Amino acid sequence: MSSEPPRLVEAGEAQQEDRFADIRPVLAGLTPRERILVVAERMFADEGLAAVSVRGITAAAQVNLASLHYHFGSKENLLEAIFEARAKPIADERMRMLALCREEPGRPPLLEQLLAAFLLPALTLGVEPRFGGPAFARLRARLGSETEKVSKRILAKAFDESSKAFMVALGEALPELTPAELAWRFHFLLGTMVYTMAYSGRIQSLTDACDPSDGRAALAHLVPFLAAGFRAPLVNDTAQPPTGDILG
Amino acid sequence: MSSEPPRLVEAGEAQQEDRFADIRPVLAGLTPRERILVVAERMFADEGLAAVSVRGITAAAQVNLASLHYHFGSKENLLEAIFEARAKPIADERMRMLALCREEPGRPPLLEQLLAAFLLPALTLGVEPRFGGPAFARLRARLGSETEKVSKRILAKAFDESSKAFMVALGEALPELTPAELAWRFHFLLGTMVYTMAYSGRIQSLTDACDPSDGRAALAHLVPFLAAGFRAPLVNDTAQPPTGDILG
DNA sequence: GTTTACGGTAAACATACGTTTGAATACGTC
DNA sequence: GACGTATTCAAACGTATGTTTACCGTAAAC
Repeated sequence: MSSEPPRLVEAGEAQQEDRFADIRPVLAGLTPRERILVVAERMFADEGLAAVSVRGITAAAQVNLASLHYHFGSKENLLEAIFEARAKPIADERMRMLALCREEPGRPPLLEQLLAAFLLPALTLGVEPRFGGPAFARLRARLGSETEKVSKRILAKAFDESSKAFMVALGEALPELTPAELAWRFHFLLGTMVYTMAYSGRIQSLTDACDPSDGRAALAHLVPFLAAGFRAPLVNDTAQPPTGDILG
Repeated sequence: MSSEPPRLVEAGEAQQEDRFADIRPVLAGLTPRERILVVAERMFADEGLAAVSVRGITAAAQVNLASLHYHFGSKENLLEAIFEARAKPIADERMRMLALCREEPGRPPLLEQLLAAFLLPALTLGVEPRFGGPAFARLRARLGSETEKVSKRILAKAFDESSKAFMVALGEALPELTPAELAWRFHFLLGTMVYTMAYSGRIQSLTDACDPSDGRAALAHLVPFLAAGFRAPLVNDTAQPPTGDILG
């Protein structure tokens, strides 16, 4: 949208409140390549892939315009580099915790354990403020509605393996669920997770009683909620709501 | 990204498989203004606000480039026009169904009734294929991660009132929940809803056992799942997962 | 018959975009 | 000090963007 009046600030732009003020000291000690990664992650997370320009990134990272392409080849490759650097540790941590769950005496592992093992890495691992804070969480959530062809591939590559492993484990923990029902509920699990990772916003418009940006608090509330949902009786056994007339 | 090779197809472009083939007949009977609305809704939903150009919209809608600005003033206004036209009926339908729930003999209304009343309009109302299919659902979900300042305002304006009313009703149906716990669980409810509305994709990468694009099926699985989650015991009463050591 | 208002059209405008170029600089190695 | 590689830089390229302009057709109103 270029409907804004032309920027009148050309010389003496002193009022531009640096978005990266909180990590400027850290940024200064980084190589240009690393600075691009950190700054771009946050900008992509805040505004979306398409809304951020290469010029905006390089300006904020205080590097030359061309060095982005020198180091990463293209804007899209930069996104992939960011994502893989962050996603791999999350997926690895998930698998590690899944193995841990399986070693526990009680087999199959408790539902709550599995849910926490799946959610904890995503909700807390990327939250180290010196690495850009919860930016990666928002970025991952945003990727779910990005240009599709790129993001689908990136997401699948990063998370399919661990997600499938957890679906198997959840199926073992809940043998009474049909595969279809399990898939639905895993889908809902992903929804709550991604929404929590993404937002910390919409719910604030309704109430200030909870703060989804606090990963640990979110986990503490999510696990019992989801566990109860996963243990819910099968749909066929459930009384249909009195709204069926509208459905039919 | 302009790295693609230049389009060599200038004359005789016959191979461009019309994305709107399914609704072309309907489109033909519409005024240019309406054609823009329908086409833009689907394009925004499929590719995101930023990824769709005014030229792309007007070409697909088979109207002149300038008529978009003639009728809507700007690309952003067009988004708002689309959204308001769709969101108002959804919010109204929600309120109507909430009132219906309240008239039932059993007071306070059943949890399942409330959930269905809240979810049904969003999951099924915009699904009439002749109006662009489930495009609006995806658009709403996408708006959750769009340029923020625009989308936050639009979403709040459209849905805050009905969402707040439902939070009150849910609190009455679940008097043992604290306000904070209620807010968290409503947040999770929104997550499952938006994710279901948005995706019909990521879960397919993991399994083909469920199809979230089927609004009625989604509702049938969502309501029992969420009802159980809302009825879960309060977090303090729940055994903490054995991963507390990692939490610190 | 002229006016008025409205919708449609082609062309242009100004700017922003991702990317490339070729020269300049830094830097470790011999 | 000189060489070769790796990086940074200012400038430009080509194209795509949202928006505006000025003109044309139609049809009801006066």
